[in-house]
Amino acid sequence: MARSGVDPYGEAVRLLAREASRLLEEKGATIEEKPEYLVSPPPRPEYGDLSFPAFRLARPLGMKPVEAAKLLASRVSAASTGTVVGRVEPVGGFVNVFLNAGELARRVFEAARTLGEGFGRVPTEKPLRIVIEHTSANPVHPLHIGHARNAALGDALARLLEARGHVVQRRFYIDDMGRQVAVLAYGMMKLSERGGPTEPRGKPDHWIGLVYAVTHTLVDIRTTRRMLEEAREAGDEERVRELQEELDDLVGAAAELRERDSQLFDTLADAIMADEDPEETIARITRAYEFGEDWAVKLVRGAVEKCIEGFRETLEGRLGIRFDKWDWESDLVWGSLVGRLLEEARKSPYFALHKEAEALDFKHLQRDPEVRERLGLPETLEIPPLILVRSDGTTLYTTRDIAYSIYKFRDFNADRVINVIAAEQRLPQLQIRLALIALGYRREAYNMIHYAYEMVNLPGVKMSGRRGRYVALDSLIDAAVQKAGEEIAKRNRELGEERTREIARQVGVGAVKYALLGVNAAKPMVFNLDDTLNFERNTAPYIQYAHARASKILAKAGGEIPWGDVDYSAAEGHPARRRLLVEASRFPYIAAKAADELRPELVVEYLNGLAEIFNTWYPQDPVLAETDRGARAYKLGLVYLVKTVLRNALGLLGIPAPEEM
RNA sequence: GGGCCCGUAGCCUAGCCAGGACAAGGCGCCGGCCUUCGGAGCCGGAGAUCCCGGGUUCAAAUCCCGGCGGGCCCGCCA
Repeated sequence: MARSGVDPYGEAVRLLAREASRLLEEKGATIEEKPEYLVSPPPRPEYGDLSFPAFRLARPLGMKPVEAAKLLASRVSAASTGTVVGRVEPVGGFVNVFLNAGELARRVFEAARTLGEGFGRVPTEKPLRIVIEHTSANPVHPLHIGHARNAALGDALARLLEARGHVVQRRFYIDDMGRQVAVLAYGMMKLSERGGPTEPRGKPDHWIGLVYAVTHTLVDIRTTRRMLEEAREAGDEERVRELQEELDDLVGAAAELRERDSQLFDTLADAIMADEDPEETIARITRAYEFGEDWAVKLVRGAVEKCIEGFRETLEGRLGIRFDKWDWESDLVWGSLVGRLLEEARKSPYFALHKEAEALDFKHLQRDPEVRERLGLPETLEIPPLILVRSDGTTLYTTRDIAYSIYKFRDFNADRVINVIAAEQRLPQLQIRLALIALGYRREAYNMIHYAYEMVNLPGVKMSGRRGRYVALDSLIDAAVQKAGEEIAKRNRELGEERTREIARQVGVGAVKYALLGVNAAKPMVFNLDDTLNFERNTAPYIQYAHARASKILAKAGGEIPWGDVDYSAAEGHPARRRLLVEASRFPYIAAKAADELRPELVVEYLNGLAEIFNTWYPQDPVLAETDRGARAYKLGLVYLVKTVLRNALGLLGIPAPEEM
């Protein structure tokens, strides 16, 4: 049971659910749903603050719906002494509950006053150790808006779970062994051979992104040219036309890239065009790095570190998203982890050769009913075998990720691991969990969650990291912060330049995060900067603005809230005032639910509603002009409550709440 | 070919898992409020075959079956 007093609203919900359960229990009856799920705020105010559809109990209890409602209502009423539950009414098949606003206010004010920043934290009955791996972008180009969705989600989940009392560790996986990194390293190698620049100009990840795109495009041009010649010799007209088209595209992309830095481009072009076989050199880098050869380690780490430095600037410096651990994929390989994993795999009954490569075959495992249920496998899905080792002896990303999955559990002694990873990686993520089961890591497999999110698109932008066609997250943040600064300057000239700049940062960054968190992760989204920066409703600035206004009212009232003067009878009577209280008091319940269901968007939806109700209320029921001493104190308490909730809820999303803006 | 996800007013989003009372909020549009605690605001209005068709149920946006449309995935890439 949650500590009493931290969530009075939730206690009312649970009281209603508990009485329903008891009623069923006494009759030896059951229903499928958890009764708590059936409690909901009714659609209209005359139906009260909470309702329960007693229809559901009628059949199991062998009664008519109306009778069941009457019976439950009388039970709830009898159990309500000393709680926030007030009037209880059976209406049709529903039981409607009106909260006792005065009592609710007394308890919620008390909680907000004593808990402060901790208001809204409802400790879970079962605290877990949870690892959240998120963002983990390829270290070859700057972060873009899709990574921002990943980062915003991962960070919000971490904050939500921490608020629920779990122990959370945030990790970033540096994938430095992929082909893309080898391509980048190849470019860096050529630059250094030719005496070109090897240190970033400007922000390091942006510069790295350019080197990568130039290198990749030039290598592709070489490869395509060679294939074109071969096709010509073979007289394959169709193929020639296809490749010619591809080559034209590549040359176009190259021209765009050259405009960004002609010296860099020309240096790389000369070097790569002179190289006998770039692909072979890239493969050599991959092998040498995997086997930890000195020259390759220096080369690759040097390049990747630069990119990571840029990531940190954006994530930690600008977005306030911090990590506890930065894990290098290569460390897993150079240490014994991946090697040991492969040994285990070779001993596994699921080990098989697939196209002559070492692999795990899931044909039999995927039919296991328990496995199917726990992993949610569709019946007719054939899961392809997972190849573990390339024929040249190097490992594959998925293989290393299996080792990493085990490592994440071990290193933190974790009960659960949540991976925030793009939805397009569903199959490999599933294969990893199957592999864990195949190798005897059943507990890990069942407690590893792929938190999938869909792509983010920018209107009219087609992105490609390999071609250097992307909008960097940094420039979106810049635009958001700049627009925020303009808006603030327009409306509040008393802040001063430095304070304006700081608040603009909080507002601009908040707007971007809020927009990314407001949409369910399973939905592909279009990120429209104009909408985000519109700063009207359903945006962070709208919420932050409500918070600033609440802060200002309290500041004008001067000093401490006279809690001792509060007249709780002022809670009833004024409909908007009452509604605001009830809505604000729902926060701890919402925060707990959002954490348990891993759904930050619930907090966003809630904030939209609360800010709106606050803005509706305060012009029609002025606080400072209130002459009755007890009522004035009550209203100040209410403003304090709302301010606390707005600030803490934004905090769960990693969004700051400025006192003024 | 198979699998996963999405489909709610002109546009964006919530509600769907756990079925209930006239389907909620925003943008945009139309009309009011230059209201004393901050107009990034407030009030009012128009606007919805909840993709389609069956089924289950006292009750379906929600569950089941069959379609349609869109996205993604089925590499010795990551």
